Amino acid sequence: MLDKKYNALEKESKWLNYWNENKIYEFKKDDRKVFSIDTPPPTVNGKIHIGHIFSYSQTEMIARYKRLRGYNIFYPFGFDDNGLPSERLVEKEQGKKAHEIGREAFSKLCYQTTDKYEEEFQTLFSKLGVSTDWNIHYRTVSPSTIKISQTSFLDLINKGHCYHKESPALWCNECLTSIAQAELETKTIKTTFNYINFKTVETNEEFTIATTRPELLPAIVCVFVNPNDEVHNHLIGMNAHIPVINVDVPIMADENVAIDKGTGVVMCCTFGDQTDIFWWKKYNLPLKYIFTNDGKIINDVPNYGGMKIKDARKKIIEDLQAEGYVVKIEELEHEVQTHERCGKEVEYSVMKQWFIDIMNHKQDFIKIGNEIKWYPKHMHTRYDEWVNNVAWDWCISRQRYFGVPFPVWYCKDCGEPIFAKEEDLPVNPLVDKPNIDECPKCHGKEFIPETDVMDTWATSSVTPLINMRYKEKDNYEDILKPMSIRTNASEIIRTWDFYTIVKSFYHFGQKPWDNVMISGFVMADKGEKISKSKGNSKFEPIDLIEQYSADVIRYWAGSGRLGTDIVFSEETLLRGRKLINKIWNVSKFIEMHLQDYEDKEFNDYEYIDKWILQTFQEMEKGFINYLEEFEVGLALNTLEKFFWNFCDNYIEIVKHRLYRPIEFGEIPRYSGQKTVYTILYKLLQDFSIFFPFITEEIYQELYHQEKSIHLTNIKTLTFDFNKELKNGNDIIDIIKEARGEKSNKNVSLKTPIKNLDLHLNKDLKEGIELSIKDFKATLFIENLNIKDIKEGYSIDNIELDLESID
RNA sequence: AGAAGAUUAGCUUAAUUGGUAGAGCGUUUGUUUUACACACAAAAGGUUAUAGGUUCAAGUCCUAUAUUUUCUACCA
Repeated sequence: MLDKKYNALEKESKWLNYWNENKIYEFKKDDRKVFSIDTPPPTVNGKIHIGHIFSYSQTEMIARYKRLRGYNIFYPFGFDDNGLPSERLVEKEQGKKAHEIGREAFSKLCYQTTDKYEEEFQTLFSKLGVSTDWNIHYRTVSPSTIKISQTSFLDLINKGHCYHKESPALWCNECLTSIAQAELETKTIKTTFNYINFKTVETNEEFTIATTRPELLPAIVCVFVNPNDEVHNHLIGMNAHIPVINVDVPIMADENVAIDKGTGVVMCCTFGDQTDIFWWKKYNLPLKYIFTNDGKIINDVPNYGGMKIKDARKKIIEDLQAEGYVVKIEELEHEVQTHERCGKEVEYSVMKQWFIDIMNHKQDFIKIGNEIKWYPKHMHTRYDEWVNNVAWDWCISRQRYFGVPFPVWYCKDCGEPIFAKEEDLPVNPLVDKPNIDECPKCHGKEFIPETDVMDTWATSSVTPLINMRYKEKDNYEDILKPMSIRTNASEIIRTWDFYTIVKSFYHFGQKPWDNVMISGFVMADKGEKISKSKGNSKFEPIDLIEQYSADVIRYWAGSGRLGTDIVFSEETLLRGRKLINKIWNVSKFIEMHLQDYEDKEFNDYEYIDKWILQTFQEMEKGFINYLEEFEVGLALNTLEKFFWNFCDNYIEIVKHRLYRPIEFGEIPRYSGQKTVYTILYKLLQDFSIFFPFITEEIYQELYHQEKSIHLTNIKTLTFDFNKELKNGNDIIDIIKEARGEKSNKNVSLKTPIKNLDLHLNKDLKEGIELSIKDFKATLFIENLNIKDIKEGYSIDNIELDLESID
């Protein structure tokens, strides 16, 4: 028998153990169709917040739904533990920079730290009821992952999509590494717009340039003016004298100069921003790079060499002011590109870096995007927009320690890159030696290892390859090409989704998945997205699970429309708690009345039973339609609505028949038993997608045909009662109205109705006559008079037996 | 500055694609009815952000505007 009260904490840990011991979620190849899920490996940088709970739960519900629909579920969980995020976590915890700790010791600390957090993560996700098979989980630092990343790299090298080149790259002088465009985050900062006077060398004519970055004055290589700018175009062809720096540079024409921006005259440096780089390439301008990689002015620059960028900015403004070159200084708020991992403004640097070709295949990436179904649809637009806007090839090398090493050495003599052989992977060039005796180009015999590591996205973009154990023995390439679905939040469409598509296109020439499902964000109280870096989440997932239970947290996570941001609210949790409590209580009620029940063929259903069976059947159709579109929230909503109708209306009617077989007859009672037995079973199945714990507890107590409710199959009902049931809902409405009458008179709902006069149309009259016993019992009617009416119904007279109250 | 989404009761939201705007919380009132007071029944609360338009019919489609979120661009 079910307990009087449901103890969620105790039951949830009981079923967790049971599922583990009985390998309920184990993946094994068999003859069923596979539904495979490429779920994001969370970055191991500290904390899981409720935003994660939200989006991972929605994915998890899809897994459960598909499992109940007979699919063999391939649902591995991963952890993204390599790369910069982990390094920053360790640096933060140690209070020291990586280079201060040293490469080897630092990597060791990274492993220790990520191990610790991954255990916490795994516990948390398990407690949430995530139905993953932990035996197929992966880590992005594991040797097998490193091997696949390196294999992927070599494959791209062989196919000519990856190259090593000295080229300007985005540089973070906080993290001391190059980064990719996708890792940029725009931030608004306050700065000053400085109007500085220049003079032409030829005519000594003054003109003004406005800049936010006067420290770049020593890096100016030329000045640009728009040829259509009538105020300034006469300067073209002359030379400009840079104040304070005392260097002359040419004044050139380019139509990219916006006449109305600043003063309409632009100084061009290598490298101040992307336009500068564009001009540098277009006009083959000289390279004048004045920053060191750790954010200082190089020593060669007179007066400012060795200063930090921001100090140099101050100093140079002071010097300009002292000599009277500053016309005015305006306060300015503008958007700058920062590195998303540390929030510091990015610079540009020129070093040899590894790049993956993006720019030559944009159209292919758009095409693949079109072949994938995006849920919700408008997320496809975001993808397209990103691909169309990408301006750089993907720089995948990072001047860091804790990542996948490049399987590359360089010939000491000629610099030729030597690649590892595929069969030797994984390799660490710092430890391993290349598998050749001499450089094929110059016959040099000494090799220098590549010290850079790969961008973390270079690894996470191969999660489909990791999942399919690309090129390994016993791999899953046959069933996972493509995978069924990728799920993630919208912020990583430009990174994870995009890069995965890039890699899948280069490796296989095809889409990595059939579907992409994008969840919304969880917002903190008003309007602000919850994020790890902002630390604006008040609630700890683990506390919430302990306080409310995993099922209740999942109720919250499963509400809301796909792709739509939601605000975290404890009210929703309370609503979920009530729903779960109700499921428990109605199950207890049904269990009570099924003590003598035996399931057998039966067709002689009572009218009201037919009504609820038919209503359920139609609800479930809509429910399934929503889930096929991955709209878990709308599906849950549909189900919940039916469920309350079932409890408050149907159960209230049928309970009289269940309690009093002598009065109502054994067959009508059996009809009720069979109905509640059938519907509760199906309700439990449908609810198990959202509430895996409580539904398992009830299922095991009442049904237990299979090892677990999560191994059953949803079979839709195929009743056809619609012809007989013309007015089922109207009968409910009449009951509600009559109850309302009692409520308005402030009497108990059990108060007998002495006389009830009803006007009913033909169909409704037929319906009530077919359910006359149920109808009268539900409302405690003593005398019922039915009169005909053409359309609809009306309650003409309701006479309560008020004396019987006391 | 561009793109996409959102705006429905005090709060959180639904409306299966153009057909009577429904819930929950909160408020108020009543009922302790053999599953459940974490319940049941009921009441109040809406010009669906604003202004136009299309249509027999608009929360839903179109055009503006406002507010808001996300993404992208803008560093001269």
